[in-house]
Amino acid sequence: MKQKITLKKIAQELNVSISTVSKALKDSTEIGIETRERIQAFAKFYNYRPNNIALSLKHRKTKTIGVIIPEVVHYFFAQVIDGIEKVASEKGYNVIVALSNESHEKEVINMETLADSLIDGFILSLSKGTMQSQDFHHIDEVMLQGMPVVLFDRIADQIRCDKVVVDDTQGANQAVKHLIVKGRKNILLLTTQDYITVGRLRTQGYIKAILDSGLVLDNELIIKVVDTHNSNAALPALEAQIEKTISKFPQIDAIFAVNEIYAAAALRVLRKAHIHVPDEIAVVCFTDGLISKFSTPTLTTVSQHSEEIGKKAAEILINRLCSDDNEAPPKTEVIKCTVVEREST
Amino acid sequence: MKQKITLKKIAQELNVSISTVSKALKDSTEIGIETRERIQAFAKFYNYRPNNIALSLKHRKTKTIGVIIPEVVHYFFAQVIDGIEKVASEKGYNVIVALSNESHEKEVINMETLADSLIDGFILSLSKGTMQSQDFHHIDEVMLQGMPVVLFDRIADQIRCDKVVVDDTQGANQAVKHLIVKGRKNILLLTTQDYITVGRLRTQGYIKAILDSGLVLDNELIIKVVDTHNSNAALPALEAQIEKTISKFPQIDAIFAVNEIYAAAALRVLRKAHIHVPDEIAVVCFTDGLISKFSTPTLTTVSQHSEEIGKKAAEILINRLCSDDNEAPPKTEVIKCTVVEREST
DNA sequence: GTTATCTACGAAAACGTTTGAGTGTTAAAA
DNA sequence: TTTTAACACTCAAACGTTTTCGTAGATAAC
Repeated sequence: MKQKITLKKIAQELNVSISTVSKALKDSTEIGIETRERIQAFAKFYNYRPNNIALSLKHRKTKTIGVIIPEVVHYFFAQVIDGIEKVASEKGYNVIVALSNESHEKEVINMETLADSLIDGFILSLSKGTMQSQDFHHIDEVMLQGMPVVLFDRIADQIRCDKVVVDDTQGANQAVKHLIVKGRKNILLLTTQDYITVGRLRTQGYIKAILDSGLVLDNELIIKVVDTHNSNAALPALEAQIEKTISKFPQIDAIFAVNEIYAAAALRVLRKAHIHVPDEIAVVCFTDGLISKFSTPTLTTVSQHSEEIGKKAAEILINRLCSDDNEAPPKTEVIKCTVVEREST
Repeated sequence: MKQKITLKKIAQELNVSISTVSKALKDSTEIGIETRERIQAFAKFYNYRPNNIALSLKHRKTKTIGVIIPEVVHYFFAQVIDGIEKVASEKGYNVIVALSNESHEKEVINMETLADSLIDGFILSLSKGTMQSQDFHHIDEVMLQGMPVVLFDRIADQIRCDKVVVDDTQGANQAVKHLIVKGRKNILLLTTQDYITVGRLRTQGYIKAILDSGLVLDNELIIKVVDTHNSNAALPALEAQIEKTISKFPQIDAIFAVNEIYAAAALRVLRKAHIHVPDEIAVVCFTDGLISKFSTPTLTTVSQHSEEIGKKAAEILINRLCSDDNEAPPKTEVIKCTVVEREST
């Protein structure tokens, strides 16, 4: 096992001081050209690479950014990571990923661990646990220590930091309008409980689209899925509920789901009931992910440009990190959604 | 902005030496109980947390493991990360993720960067670029430096390190046998080019199952998809090819695809041709991912237990990291696949 | 009264790097 | 001849820890 070579070893070997080596490797004119070249050649030969940890300690920055997301097995978050990684690696930053698994406790622990000098700044999306508890101490804490934080997607207005958000309301609005333009008048909404910000906002977009178009808003056409932390149990329940609602209201001619899973559930129900999509009922959902692309029929979706979100978040964070002590006011970047039309409408 | 508190500051504040503070915080009996409690109280009050970078420098280990995967927007890899992160966080390790994007160059750069003292060990899955070039210098290099490496899924026999692999051949074999047991005799195979290890192995499993069951192996029933790096173009081409093959060989009564995407393509073709699944043609594919769970009909799949793979890889790596200088011979862990039966068979 | 043993703490090296200040030599300027 | 300046380096502190060794003072043993 070949030991890593350090400045000290080079110095010993070449009978010069450590500082000479350090400066020579930086091609400082302070060191004679002859010595400089001798040292550089030696270093190259032994493949010298500076110890990042020592550099981090010295410079008080690590050139890595911490990302905390609720889960990684999730098309949206995975895409965001992809975006973050792209610009981070471009700018010489590493990405360290921690998963909160939707738990407030794990989110806090993760933040504390990473904040212990492992990273220069955070990008995160709040866990459900944190959203419910509305406890943001851990975030204020790291910001107090001077670490920039960028929140994306699942945010909270109380936290004073940079944010990158999807315009959920506008996206949902567009999606529903898309249905209305196609002549649909009785649109079933499949959404989440209100404490989930994105669900709430998408619901608002739905309502706005309905009202703006002069249609009547029927609360019975809004299904708010109960979020059991056990998706195995939740899905059949949702399917049963959709089935019931559809048979009770045969006038339903479209469904808007706030995520792909709900849409997939709807698709199953419709298929079982031999209801043709899109002829009899059209379906649109949020999140332009895998399910939509490969379901039959393929689903018209609202794309949130997830990778874009990741890129923007990383850019904002890295900008803050570079322009040090810059106390610029936090800004919120809104990424517009677009409707991707497929077979289901 | 509240500055982080250090041992030195505590020492100054309390008029003791740095070493006294350090020992007191470790509750060493070397320090008088009174002083100890005074220091502990002070530290707690100012929320002292040791600087990880300094610790890393001191101990020559960072307690973080580097994961390099071809892509993260991918159910399999995302699940593996999930598994890795679970056991890592359990054992007090952080996970830093780098993406190779299937490029050999990026894989090399990532490894070099992370190897510069940022991590204690690697878990990685080879990029397509590396598989094609068969250039493993970068991996040998980090191993030479004494960093343990665990390879998973996309491995290479030439690399002498721990490995966690899926038993692709056995999985494919089981899947095809599952079809044969159901009475299918003419099974179309959708697979990749041979240089993709997993594709090759799954093809072998298919062939073995066919031959073992006394069926005839027909090379015309094997479609090897050309891997354009542009999936947009690849899919329609594949669909056309499937369509052609199916109409040319009407005796086909089942399809085995080596991944979900190919299976989804098959499903589309069958639906267009009004061929009922599974009555007329049954479909099975590798990878128990999202598409399979939410397609209509839902797909019978071969589950690779991806999370298990991640967990195992992390366990093996962390074990090596703990039992230092242990030059135990590398071992290869084989994770068996299981067939998950759904509507498509 | 001398020596040995505790107790309670401090000094300093070490991890690998950067960097400003200092130093000895030589050569040019005054 | 003396001063100054350039050159080519070296020293040492600093980043925040841990840890080994040392030691002053008190007590106990002989």
